[in-house]
Amino acid sequence: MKDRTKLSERQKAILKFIEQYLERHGFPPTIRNIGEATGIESTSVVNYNLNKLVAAGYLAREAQAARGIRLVKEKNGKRGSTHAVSANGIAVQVMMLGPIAAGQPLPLPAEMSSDPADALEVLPAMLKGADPTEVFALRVRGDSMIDAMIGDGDIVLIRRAETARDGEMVAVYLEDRSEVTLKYFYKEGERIRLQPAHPTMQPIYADAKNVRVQGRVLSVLRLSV
Amino acid sequence: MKDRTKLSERQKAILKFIEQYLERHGFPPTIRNIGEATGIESTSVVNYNLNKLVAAGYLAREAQAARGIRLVKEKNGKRGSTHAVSANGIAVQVMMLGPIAAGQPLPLPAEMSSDPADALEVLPAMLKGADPTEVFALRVRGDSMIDAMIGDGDIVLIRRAETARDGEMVAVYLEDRSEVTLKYFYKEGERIRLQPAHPTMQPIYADAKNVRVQGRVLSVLRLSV
DNA sequence: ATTGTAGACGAACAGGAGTTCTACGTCAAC
DNA sequence: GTTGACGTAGAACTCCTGTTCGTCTACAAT
Repeated sequence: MKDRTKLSERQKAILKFIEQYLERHGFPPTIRNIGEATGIESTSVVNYNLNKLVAAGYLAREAQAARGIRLVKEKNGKRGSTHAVSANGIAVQVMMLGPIAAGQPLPLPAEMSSDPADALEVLPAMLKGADPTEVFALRVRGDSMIDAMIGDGDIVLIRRAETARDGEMVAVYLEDRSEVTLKYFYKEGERIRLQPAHPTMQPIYADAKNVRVQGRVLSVLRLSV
Repeated sequence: MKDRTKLSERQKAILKFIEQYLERHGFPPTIRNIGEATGIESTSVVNYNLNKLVAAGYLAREAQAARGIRLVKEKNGKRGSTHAVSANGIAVQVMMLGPIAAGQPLPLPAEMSSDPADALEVLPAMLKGADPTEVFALRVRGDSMIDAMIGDGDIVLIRRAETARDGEMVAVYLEDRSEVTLKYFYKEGERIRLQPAHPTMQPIYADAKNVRVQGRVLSVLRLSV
């Protein structure tokens, strides 16, 4: 690997973008592509920096040719962006509770059916390390939680809990409204802010006594697209 | 290995020339380059045959882009074996592509890394019966698709497709905005209505030519709650 | 203060390059 | 004989895209 530290920030950004673009498209970007991606308004500035990169030995260019850029190879095959989620094999079973509807608190785990027909297979990664026996799945009915980015038919994995930390998505039962909802949880002194996932939606502020945390949302699964 | 014998002589020559040119230059040839090399006078004839090659699965093209040709790499034969069989209870593996960002079309499945680290285990139910080799997973970056109820960090399972039926959620590339978005698809004569999942959001109306369907959304997985 | 150099900007230009349209010939199907 | 699909041509059209040029700033060296 050559010493990229000698390059200006812009040149590094350009080089990175070209590599990325090439990976994604299979052909090089145009000067204007590069400019847009790196915040450079002027094509001549891009051109200038491209020539710098050529001089520095990172690129080769073909004059007068559209997208006539080529990377000078000598990279070791380092791949970026690997997002493997843990892979230890087999699906896990959790209890599947009936549909969750507004106006009802969640049933207690003890009330859950032990009927294996109500079991749902999920990926280990969806449990976030929680004990499968403490996790249950809910199928959401209606669009009442759309502001939590959860729609009709979505399956929500919840780990039962009475408390929550700031920023966690929780299933809470609001006494006064007598409804269950899914929101991001933030404790602000004696009151609690329940923040919808949709940024334009207004949060709900509720007295801490009014809020009964029922569980913490581990993951969401949407099969019904 | 695909059967190249079904291609016409011209198409074989074109394909060979593109491979060769790509090797030599590092970027694809122009239509006129191809014409000169293969003795075709008319650009439209080259264009015609290129489209044939796309239809046959050998190439991919990007509209309106100079040298917007890329080779669809052959899958090395045993590729299917990297995918676990969809037995009951067992997780299935699909390819994991890098983050999806606005302004970029989706990469081709054939270009996907065969690095097992880029594999993601999913539930058989998440494939909706689709062949695992035709399905890939994308991790969504940013909140640009929040109106599709898909947020930052969500994993979307997509089955590659060029067409869609009404009501399906699709990944579409909008030419004029040059961005990829996930919306519900409705064809209304010559224009297409792209409906956000959020009921209060306004749909996008786009000319059919402007809309490139990239795939059909099978399911959504949110681990990062 | 003057000069020189590197870097940046924006506009305009000109050739590069994809697309579209019409037309022609072949060949098999009806 | 007519039709339609397929492959081929050629040219016009549009706009994509690299290049050039004049100008401006910041910073050292003279």
